[in-house]
Amino acid sequence: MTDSSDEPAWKQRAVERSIKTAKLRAEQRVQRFLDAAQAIITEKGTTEFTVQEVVDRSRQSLRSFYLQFDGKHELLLALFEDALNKAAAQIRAAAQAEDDPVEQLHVATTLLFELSRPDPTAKRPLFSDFAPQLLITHPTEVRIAHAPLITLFAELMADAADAGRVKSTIGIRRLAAMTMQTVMFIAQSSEPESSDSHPISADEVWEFCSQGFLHH
Amino acid sequence: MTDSSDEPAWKQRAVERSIKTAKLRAEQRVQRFLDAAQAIITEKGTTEFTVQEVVDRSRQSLRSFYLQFDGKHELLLALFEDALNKAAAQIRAAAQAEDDPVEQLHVATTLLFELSRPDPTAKRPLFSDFAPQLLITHPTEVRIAHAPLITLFAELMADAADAGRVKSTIGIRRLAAMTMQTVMFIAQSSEPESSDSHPISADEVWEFCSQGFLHH
DNA sequence: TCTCGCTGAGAATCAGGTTCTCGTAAACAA
DNA sequence: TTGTTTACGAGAACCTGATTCTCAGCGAGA
Repeated sequence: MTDSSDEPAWKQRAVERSIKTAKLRAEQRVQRFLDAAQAIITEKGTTEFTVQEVVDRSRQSLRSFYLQFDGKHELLLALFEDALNKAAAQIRAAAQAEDDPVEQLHVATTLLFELSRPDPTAKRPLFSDFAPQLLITHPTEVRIAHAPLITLFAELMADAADAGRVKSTIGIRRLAAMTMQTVMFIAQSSEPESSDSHPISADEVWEFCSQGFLHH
Repeated sequence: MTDSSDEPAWKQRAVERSIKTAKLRAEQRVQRFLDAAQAIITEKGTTEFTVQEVVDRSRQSLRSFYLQFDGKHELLLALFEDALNKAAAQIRAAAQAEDDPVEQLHVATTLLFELSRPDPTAKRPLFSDFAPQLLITHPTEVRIAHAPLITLFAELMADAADAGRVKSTIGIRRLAAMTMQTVMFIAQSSEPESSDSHPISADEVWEFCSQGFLHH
């Protein structure tokens, strides 16, 4: 009853093949936009580039851009998601070098903090100021992008919980979410200066998240 | 040697008087802008108004606006600061109704959480989505705006510390800063939905901040 | 009354995102 | 190979919203 059953097989295959190559090219073009944008962000240390810059750099056209993306926000979202995925992978790898579950959490927290800082001398991809605007314009998508990191932390916490090292009054996943957000947001808003007071360190955040501030 | 000593006293006084009235009128005009903006924000439940709207509503002119403010960001900053001051006052009042220092912190944390949520049915001034953009464009000013709240929390924590209820491995003020940011940011990004999983509650945040997630 | 500084009204400018038109090149069918 | 379809680049055009500029009126003091 479907369309496909009404068509001869060869035609289906032909269409499929052509679609496949088309998809391939499309993906390549998308990737060129992503690479260009990433390069610009790394250079300028900010997500405040213009779409035009990305288009020029990738040697493509505005038209192409808007065929591939629904708008600038989708590009940012894609970069954001990608950056968070890479960060999650990196953090997971670093954590696995440890034996003690709590130490794994410690390492993960510290590393996430470092990765979230605003440009420690233009390090890695500098995964953006995690685009605060997206938080209000596309909260759902941002939550989705956060998922892999939250899952990672939830896994680590589950391990620690199995070892009896974690309170579980609150669900593991919520603890993970709060921890992750706390680390990222505090890192984000910690000033990079060196003269006077503030610069909160990774270890301070770790102590805060893991121990809280009350005696017991 | 100063200019003023070269001028006759009456002239100084005259100038001063005229300046005083001018300043007065200026302040009134500023206030009209602020009120108009606040009204619009409360109505629309977002900070995404246009300068033109504010101007129209306040029955003044664009020119006036840009004479009073360096730009839209200054208006937002002013509203933001104002909202945080009011919130701090409200929280302080609520906390003082409690005796136990820890309970004061609990109340303060919970209330701050509620006040920071994205529009629980268009409550009070709805002190904005705390303008995430300002965080990247004017981080210094945002820090300044945060000061009163941080100070409040630092005071409460100092009381609790005097009562021997707070760990002090980390400085009180930093603890206060981390707590405040954690509460505000988590409140901000907690979805208002009711169907499935997430909605983190004020008490969960309190438990997280006060107790951390590790056993002891 | 005359003049000056302040103001409102609103046009002009500018920036950036988004859309549209056109001409050409690549891809594929016959 | 050749005609046809589709995709794509170049860049103009359009829109929204912030910011600046011009001009005219008006109220207070000389």
